[in-house]
Amino acid sequence: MESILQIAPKMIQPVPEPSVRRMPSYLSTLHSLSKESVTYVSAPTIARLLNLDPTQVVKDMAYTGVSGKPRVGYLVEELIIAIEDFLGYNRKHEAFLVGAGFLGSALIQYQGFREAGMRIVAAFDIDKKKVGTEISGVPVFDLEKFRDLAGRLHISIGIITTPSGSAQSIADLMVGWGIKAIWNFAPVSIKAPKHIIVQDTHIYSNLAVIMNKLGQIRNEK
Amino acid sequence: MESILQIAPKMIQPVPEPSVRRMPSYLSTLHSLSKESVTYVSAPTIARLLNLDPTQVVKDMAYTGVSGKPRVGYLVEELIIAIEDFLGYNRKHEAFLVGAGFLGSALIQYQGFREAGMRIVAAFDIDKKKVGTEISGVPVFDLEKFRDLAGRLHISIGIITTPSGSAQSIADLMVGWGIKAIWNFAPVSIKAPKHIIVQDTHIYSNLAVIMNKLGQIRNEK
DNA sequence: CAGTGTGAAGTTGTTCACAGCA
DNA sequence: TGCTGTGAACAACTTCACACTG
Repeated sequence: MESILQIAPKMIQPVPEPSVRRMPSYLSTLHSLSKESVTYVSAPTIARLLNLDPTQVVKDMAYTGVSGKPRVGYLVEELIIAIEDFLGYNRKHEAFLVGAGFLGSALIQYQGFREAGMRIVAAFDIDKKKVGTEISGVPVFDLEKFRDLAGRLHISIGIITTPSGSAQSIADLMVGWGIKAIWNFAPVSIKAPKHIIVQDTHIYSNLAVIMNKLGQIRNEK
Repeated sequence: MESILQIAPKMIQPVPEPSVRRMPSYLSTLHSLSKESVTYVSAPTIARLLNLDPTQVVKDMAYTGVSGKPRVGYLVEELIIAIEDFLGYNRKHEAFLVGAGFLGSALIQYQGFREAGMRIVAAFDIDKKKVGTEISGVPVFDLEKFRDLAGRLHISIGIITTPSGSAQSIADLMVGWGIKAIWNFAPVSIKAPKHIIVQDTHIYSNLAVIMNKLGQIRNEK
C-alpha cells in the first residue's frame, strides 16, 4: 500500500521546531478565548496576548492548515481543532515513567497531559518503599521485576525522572522495550538510536539563563 | 560614574542564550569527570559525551574565559570554577515560590537548586490546607496575608507554579515586591516591565515536540 | 484600512575550514 | 597528529515590506 502518490493530505512541509513549541501556547490562549465565547481572533491579537511578532503568528497558523479571513482573523474553534490535530493530541499515547521521586510524582499528578494525548499508565522505581504504592491512581512497580515484562506492552513514550547516573541505562532499557519516544528530565543528554525520538528537558538551562542575567545586572552599574 | 572607558574586566561580549543554556550540562559532565579524577578534558570529548558539535564546545568554553592547551584540552577544575562563576552560582539568590501544588512542591524538594545559587526560602498559597505546613523545611504562607509584607524582604527570584489563570496577577504582585527575575511554570506568557527578567518554562512545549514527531512517524509509512 | 499571506532581508546560531601549536 | 582558536560559509528563524482582500 505504499502508493507513490502520497500527495500529502495536509502538506509534508517540515515545520520549524520553534513553531511546534509555540503551538501549546496558542492552544491555551485559544481555549480561553473560546471560553469567553470569542468566535474570531486575528493574528495581531494573539501576538499581543503572547508577546510574539504578528507575522510569526500568521506563519504558524499557516502550518496548521487553516486560513483566515482578511480584516477578521481566524475562526477560534477551527484553529483549536487544527492545532490539536497538528500536535496529534487526538491520537492516544501511553507512557511509562521511571523514577517516582518528587518530579516523577509531580508529573504523574499533573493533570493536562491526558488531554494532550499522553496517559502515564505506570511508574517504576527501585525504591522498595515506593513499590506497590499508587500515585494518583498510577501504580508504582518494581523496576527490577518488570525489566523484561514491560517490553511486552505497547507503550510509545518513556519518561525518565531518575537521578542522572541511571538515566542512560534506563534509556537503553526503554529502547529495548520498543518505546518510540523518550522524554528525559535528568540533567544529562540521553543517547539513543536515531529512530528514537529523544526530548531532553533540562530545567537547569532555564535557571542558568536567569542566574546569568541576574549576574549581568550587577555588572552593568 | 558612567565612565566611557568601561573596558570590561571580563569582556562584555553578549553570550548567545543557547550557549548559556548548555552551560549546566557542561557543568554536570565536568563534575562527573572530576569525580573520576580526570584532570584534563578536550572539547571533542565533551562534545561526544553531550552529543554536541566539537567546535561549538570550543566556542562555549571561550565564553567562560578559560583557554585550553592544544593536544591536551582544558583543565577540568578550572572549567568548573569558570562556569560556576559565569553562571553566578556563587552569588546567593533567595527565591519565593507561589503555588505550592504538585509542581511547586517538587521544585522545593528538588535538591540542586541550592548549589546553583538559588534557595527557595518560602512558599505561598491560597489553599488554607497548605498554609502553615512545611515542605522540606520550607514554610508555606497564606498569600493573602503576605501580599504586602513579602515586599519588605529582599528576594531576587519569584517562581510561579500556580494555575495559568492566576499567573499574570501573581507576576504583577511579584514585580511590586521588587523581585528581579520571574521563573514562570504556568502555561501562559508572563508580561512584565522590561527590566524584569522573565523566564517562561513551558513543559508542554517539550511534549508538543514529542507528540508532533510521533505523528510524523505514522505518516511516513 | 486592518487584516492575511508570502517572498526578501536581516539576525542569530551552527558548522566548516584552516591556521597555529605542542 | 590532535587539539585550540577563529574567521567565513551556511542554515534556521525572525522580522520586514508589500501585494492582496473584503
